[in-house]
Amino acid sequence: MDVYVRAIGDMTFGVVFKNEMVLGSNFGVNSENVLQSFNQMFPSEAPFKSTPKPTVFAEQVVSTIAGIYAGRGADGLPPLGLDRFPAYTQRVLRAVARIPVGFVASYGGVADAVGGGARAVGNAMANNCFAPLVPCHRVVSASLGLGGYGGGLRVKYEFLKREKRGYTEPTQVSTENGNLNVFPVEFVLKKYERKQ
DNA sequence: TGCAAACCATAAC
DNA sequence: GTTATGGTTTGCA
Repeated sequence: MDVYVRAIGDMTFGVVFKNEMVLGSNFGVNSENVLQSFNQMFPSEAPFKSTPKPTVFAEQVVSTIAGIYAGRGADGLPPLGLDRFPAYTQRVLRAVARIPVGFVASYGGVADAVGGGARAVGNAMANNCFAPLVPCHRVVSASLGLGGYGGGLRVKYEFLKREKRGYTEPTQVSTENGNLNVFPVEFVLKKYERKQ
């Protein structure tokens, strides 16, 4: 298991990987921050140190993460090592990964698509080890509130602001299990700004 | 608005 | 097995 961490601009992005498979990812204000989150993800492997010589694969993954962070989205995801998670959690993560840039879904909406309940979806998000490859920041509360976020709600809000694409109508995307209702990120931003 | 009760998968005991 | 715990939701005052 290897780790690669790299600062781009004023943000640091990192990936835990093995055999061209992503086991975890995260971002933060500095490398210490990111490595620490990896230590929590894999306590038995801690403490991590960044691999001195990154593989091409790791470099690509970090670029993808940085692109998503910048609001540019990604045109494809690297293989994610979801096996170690319960089946339900995997379904949730896969469904969330389908939410396009510019749209958001509610916890309950995801639950409708994959089964289970809204709180269970929230739990899966809270344990998301693949931020922001699996865009949990695009899952919000049904009342158009922000919901929660591991990195802090401010970060979530800034994230969504960068993903504005000017959509005006709700739509839906298909997942393995069922259709997922999504709506323009502008809906959430508008409500958030009104509350200020 | 605000609060209480229902809801659902997990992890920890 | 059982319990506690959330990044929720809905209904009702």
